[in-house]
Amino acid sequence: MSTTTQAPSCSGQTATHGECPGRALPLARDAGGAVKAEPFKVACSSCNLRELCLPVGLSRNDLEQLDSLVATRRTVSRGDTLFRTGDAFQSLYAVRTGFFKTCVSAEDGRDQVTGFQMAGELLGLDGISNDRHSCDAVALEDSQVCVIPYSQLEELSREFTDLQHQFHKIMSREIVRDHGVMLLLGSMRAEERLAAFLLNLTQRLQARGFSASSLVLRMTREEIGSYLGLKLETVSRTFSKFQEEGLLEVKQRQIRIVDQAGLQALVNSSSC
Amino acid sequence: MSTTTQAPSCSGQTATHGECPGRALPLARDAGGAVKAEPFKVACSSCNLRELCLPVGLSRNDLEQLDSLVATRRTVSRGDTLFRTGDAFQSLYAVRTGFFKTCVSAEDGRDQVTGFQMAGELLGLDGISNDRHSCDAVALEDSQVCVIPYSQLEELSREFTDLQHQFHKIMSREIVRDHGVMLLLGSMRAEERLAAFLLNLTQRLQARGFSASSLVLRMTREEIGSYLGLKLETVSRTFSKFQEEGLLEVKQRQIRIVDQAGLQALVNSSSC
DNA sequence: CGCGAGCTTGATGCCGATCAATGCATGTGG
DNA sequence: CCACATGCATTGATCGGCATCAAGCTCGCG
Repeated sequence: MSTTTQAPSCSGQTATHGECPGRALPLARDAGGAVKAEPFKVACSSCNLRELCLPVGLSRNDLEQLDSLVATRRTVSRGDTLFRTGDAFQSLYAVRTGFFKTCVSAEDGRDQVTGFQMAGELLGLDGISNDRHSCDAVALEDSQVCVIPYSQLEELSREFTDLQHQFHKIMSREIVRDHGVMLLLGSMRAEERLAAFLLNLTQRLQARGFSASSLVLRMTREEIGSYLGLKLETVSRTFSKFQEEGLLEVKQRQIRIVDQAGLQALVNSSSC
Repeated sequence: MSTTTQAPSCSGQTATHGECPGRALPLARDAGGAVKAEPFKVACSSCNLRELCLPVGLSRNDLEQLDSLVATRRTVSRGDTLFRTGDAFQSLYAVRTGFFKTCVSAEDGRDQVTGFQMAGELLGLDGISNDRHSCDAVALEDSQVCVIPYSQLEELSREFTDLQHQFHKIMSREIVRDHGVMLLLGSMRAEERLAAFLLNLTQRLQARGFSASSLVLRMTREEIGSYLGLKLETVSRTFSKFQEEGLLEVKQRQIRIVDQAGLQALVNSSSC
């Protein structure tokens, strides 16, 4: 299960994100080829995600400092939480393999998915404000994260300006992303929301070496709906509609994008 | 016009935020009493907003360092922009007096208000991610901001861990706030949205020494609607409904909260 | 094989959008 | 000072998109 970026080769697995990753980022294989349990500590400096993750743009020297910071890993199986609302905040987490959702919940039990995170993306930034987490992070497939002790990150980023700057950029990017979601939730119609969602997802997958046109959703219709402010039936219907219109091929969670430009047009056209 | 926190006394102005500020934060009056043009540079260390703004929790010594950082002010008259999408990012801005909105816009011209900022709140965090601003910041009344050159802030926060920590908290708080807005946009109905909005607004005003129960809206129905994902007519109708139900008194932009608990109940009750 | 979680599809109804007219406050120029 | 314009708010009538309720369907799994 749950191979995302560490697939040793395209060994015929069925449940991966559509296709075989194989691009820009060479898959730094751990010495020895024993892959499943990740027996060796993989340093940031040799991690195949370094171009997508916290280390972006760091010098060789800075990178080695980071290695000492990111010492431990944590495995989270599908359905388990990495942290939940109210937990004491200690660390940030970088997704190494797998897929997560974050969600906040109101007093009355309603909850809202605030994001989906894949390899190279950071989890836990919400915790800094109060020293407690303010959302739940749930693994949607068996996953592994790198643990980044926050106090050490602060310390290290006082020494290395590039790291400091990169960290600030990541936080800022999250804010900008959130604003985009607000725009989506506040002023788009169902079709536009789903189209925007799919395009965003494939774009991020593509940056990780996956196909731009075919993907496997890791989340349910209900989770998509929660993220997009729609009910699961509406999500389902919209998928069907897109299929009828020749924009997608949908087979449960397997999606193939047939007409990317068509989707893009949906997002850009002011609702008529 | 446009006095918010610097009102020298409750001198009978009509258009202020409801009432006379007078609480915890003593209004550090500039020596000499000449108030309107803010002739003297007001240092962070003696600013009446220091408990709400960037300097929260800093030591006396750190504060004095900040003073050197925040050297300039900028006045923005009502309707003008402090920055707009695409502008090069140089500085953050702390609202000193006045009131702002931020909004993002899609290609097709739709736009979405992403927040309203009042005294002590920071503007411009979105710009860090790309070295360009990704939203517009518009003054809703004549305002004044403190300019915080970003590169100097980074520099200073390498030296002063409290400042670093506080800055990170502010960014994180913005992320948490955004998640709250997503929850609102994704799963609340019109009445709940407006109730939540009003409660949030009064809470922030109260923290600044204003009345908890009476306020003057600085934004139009349309801007409220954009923020809440509603049309202006719906906002207006909902105000009227609240008035009929005895929750509010509404007179154009003058709002008096009659039954705060009633509003709170609306927000918490799962939509029935 | 049969169970159950998740997905699809249909029928119906409601909340909020849209269209349209009126009201109210502020400001401007004659 | 009044007449009028302008921007914003209110209110009504109608419409449509999405939620809701309710069956079936699919597929993976014990």
